[in-house]
Amino acid sequence: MPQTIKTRTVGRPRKFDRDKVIEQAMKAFWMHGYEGTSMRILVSATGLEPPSIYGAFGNKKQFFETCIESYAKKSRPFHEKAISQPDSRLVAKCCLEGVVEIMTSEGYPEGCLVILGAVVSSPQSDSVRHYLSDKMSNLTLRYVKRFERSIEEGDLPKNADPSALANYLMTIDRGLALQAKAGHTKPDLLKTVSIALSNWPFCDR
Amino acid sequence: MPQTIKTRTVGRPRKFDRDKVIEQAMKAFWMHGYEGTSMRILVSATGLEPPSIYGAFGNKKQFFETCIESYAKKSRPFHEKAISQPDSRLVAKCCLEGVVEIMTSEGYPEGCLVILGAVVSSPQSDSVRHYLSDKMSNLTLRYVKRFERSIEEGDLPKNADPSALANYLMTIDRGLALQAKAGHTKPDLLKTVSIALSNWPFCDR
DNA sequence: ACTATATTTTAACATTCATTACATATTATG
DNA sequence: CATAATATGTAATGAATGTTAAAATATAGT
Repeated sequence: MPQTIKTRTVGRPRKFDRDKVIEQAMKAFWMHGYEGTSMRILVSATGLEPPSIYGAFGNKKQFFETCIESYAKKSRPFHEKAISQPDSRLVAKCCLEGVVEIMTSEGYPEGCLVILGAVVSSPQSDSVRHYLSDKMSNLTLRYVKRFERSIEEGDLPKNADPSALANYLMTIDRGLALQAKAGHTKPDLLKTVSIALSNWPFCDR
Repeated sequence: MPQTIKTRTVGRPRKFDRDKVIEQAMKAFWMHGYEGTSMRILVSATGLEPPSIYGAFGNKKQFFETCIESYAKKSRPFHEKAISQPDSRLVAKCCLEGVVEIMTSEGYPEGCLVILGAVVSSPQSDSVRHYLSDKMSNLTLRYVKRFERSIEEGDLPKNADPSALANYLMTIDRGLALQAKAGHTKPDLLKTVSIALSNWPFCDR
């Protein structure tokens, strides 16, 4: 049976706005990564006490995954828009400019929650790293398929390598996340994007 | 007075090989990052007890920095070689292929210790993150200067942007580190490098 | 008003963290 | 051989980690 949204009709009502709390926690994880974000940080970021967090979101790992989902909802439209572009060059351009937009958006931490969260970890949180790696793999696959379509439609040459192009895109994506985290500004990142896209798809000439 | 190498002539002699221990600890930090590497891990990686580590290397942070220096010594020749190439295209090619070599070298963890170590951190180890960020800034600057020379020498057009080119290079570098960490193979990474370098320096045509 | 249910608050839990006291062991030198 | 100096092994330190027990509190339905 699929998880139905439980309508609490009895018991003491929640004091806090669930979505607002998720937003606040997401920013904390975004800033410090999974392991770098202690419960203490989550408590001060949300204003909740630990039992409220555990009651509403399960443990730290589940809370993190909830935040990732919220983040995905935020970033999905950018990738949807990119993938729906009419040709591969615009797909790539729209993708990279979109991620720069997210990585430098006002009121949010720099970089990308999914990319940065997956980087470093003690052995006991390998599962979180893999969870995030899978997210990236899925995203990559979507671009692979999109570029395969481009070959069919003829806007990419027959000898183009969709997987290599998608990996290239993801490498830039990941690199931009680290550059943003290191303090590079939006104009800097866009300059890099522009360089990265020159001569796309690198097949002919 | 510069730190002279102290020749212990008295007291109980060390049981362990200092360089070998640094190498083992470096790998541990390389795998798990600074915070992800607990003293417990360092103890089991080196075979030493905590007091021996503290006696020989100071605290965890100082030990980490010692390992970074050792890593830099390992990676420096690659960048030296790259920067001494005769033209900017070969500089870029040699740089990226060099970092791929390090990031996928047999017997070592995937990715780059400096890049990956700097990503995520709880607030109390921000100093380590900045320490590593500075390392990257210095490296970037060396490539900026190299490309400025290229303009003088005429192998880059007058309108080329050395800083943008160096940032582009570092973005790829950082992206490759994450791709390697995520399990991408050396051939994959080299394919990305090849794409990234097509049409260098992106100025004319 | 009473019961059942759920949330909040306070405080504790066991575990792990980086770091160090202390006693013992091993060497060079007087 | 005695002493000074350094390293090692054992075990402990206080602080921080994620998590939860227990009691108090607030609502809905009877």
